[in-house]
Amino acid sequence: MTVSKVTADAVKPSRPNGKEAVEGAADNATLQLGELSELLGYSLKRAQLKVFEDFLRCVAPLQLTPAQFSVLLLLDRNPGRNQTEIANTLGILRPNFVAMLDGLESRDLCARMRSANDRRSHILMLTDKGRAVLTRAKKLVASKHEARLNELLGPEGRVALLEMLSKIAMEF
Amino acid sequence: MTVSKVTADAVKPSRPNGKEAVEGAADNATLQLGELSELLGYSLKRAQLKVFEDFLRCVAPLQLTPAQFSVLLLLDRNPGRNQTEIANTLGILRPNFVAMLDGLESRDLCARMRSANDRRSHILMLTDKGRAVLTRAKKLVASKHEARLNELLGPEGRVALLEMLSKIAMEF
DNA sequence: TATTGTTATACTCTATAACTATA
DNA sequence: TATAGTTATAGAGTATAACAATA
Repeated sequence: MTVSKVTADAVKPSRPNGKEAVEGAADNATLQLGELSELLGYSLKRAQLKVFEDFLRCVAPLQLTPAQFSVLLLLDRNPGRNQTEIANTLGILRPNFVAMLDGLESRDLCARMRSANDRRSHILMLTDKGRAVLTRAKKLVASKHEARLNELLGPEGRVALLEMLSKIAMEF
Repeated sequence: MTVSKVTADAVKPSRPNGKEAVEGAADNATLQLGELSELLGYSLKRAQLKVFEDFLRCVAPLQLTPAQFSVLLLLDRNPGRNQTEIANTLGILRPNFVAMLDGLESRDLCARMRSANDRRSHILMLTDKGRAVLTRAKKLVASKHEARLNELLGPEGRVALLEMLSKIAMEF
């Protein structure tokens, strides 16, 4: 703290009397976001947090995070793939994917098995329980989570949003 | 690992010969995202990472993160506020805001001063250098970062996207 | 008693280097 | 030598409890 030690009165509008100034408008009211509300990244981040939060709520009975759900979905769609392939596709670093798989495997949702061709790699597959949980999760996501977003944005809005986000994710 | 120990050959389509199967189409090709590409939260997250990454690149000469930029913006727009008010508005927890402010203050971008009214609170303000850096940052963000998004989405697309994201952030 | 700033702490994510076993 | 899975580790980001100063 080497900054000039001006007293706060130089900044704070003096209001020694009671409740609220009239002309001052918003004093102890809500803060002004200013240019922040025009910053795409800011709204993007806040929206993402809200959506993930709701995802967790909706899928809470199955105890799945968005990341775990995405792994199960990918395993279901891409049988016979190894850890590196799945992790790369999801943008997860291989070292970090190990603990994640340990968690899913310990809950008997998926399984690793040594490839017969290349004994270095682990082929990943869903277990029967994993498939069952995935099916239930998909239903919860569709009927509760995505349905709520649909309600807020309208079907057209939701599709338009998804398209633009995908475009950013892939081309930006 | 209590799962049935089937050999991987049961899963992997046998292709003992050379390069690529014809009818198999995508074998060692790109993985199928499947329902993942319909999951709003997934694209939201991937897009957010891309946008933050680009923000950091564009504003790299000033060494500001998105979070730091948002603090500077907010201080500029809301002089005379204390740490709790600024932190709450940005969704930052007060304990975590301390180190963040320490960083900005040590670079002489902002300053805390004890309030004359309530000697518990620290009134926050930008320093002259903070204002100068903010001005330069805003220019970089507008001319490089947001301009690039504008190019990708079109002006109307960008506005539509911003509106929907704000709606989610505030009403979801 | 309640609030502001703070410290300490813990837990999750993310990122990099290096080891092992296989190729 | 190169690659797949793994370990160890370090750094952000985020969360909660508790303390000192002040109200």
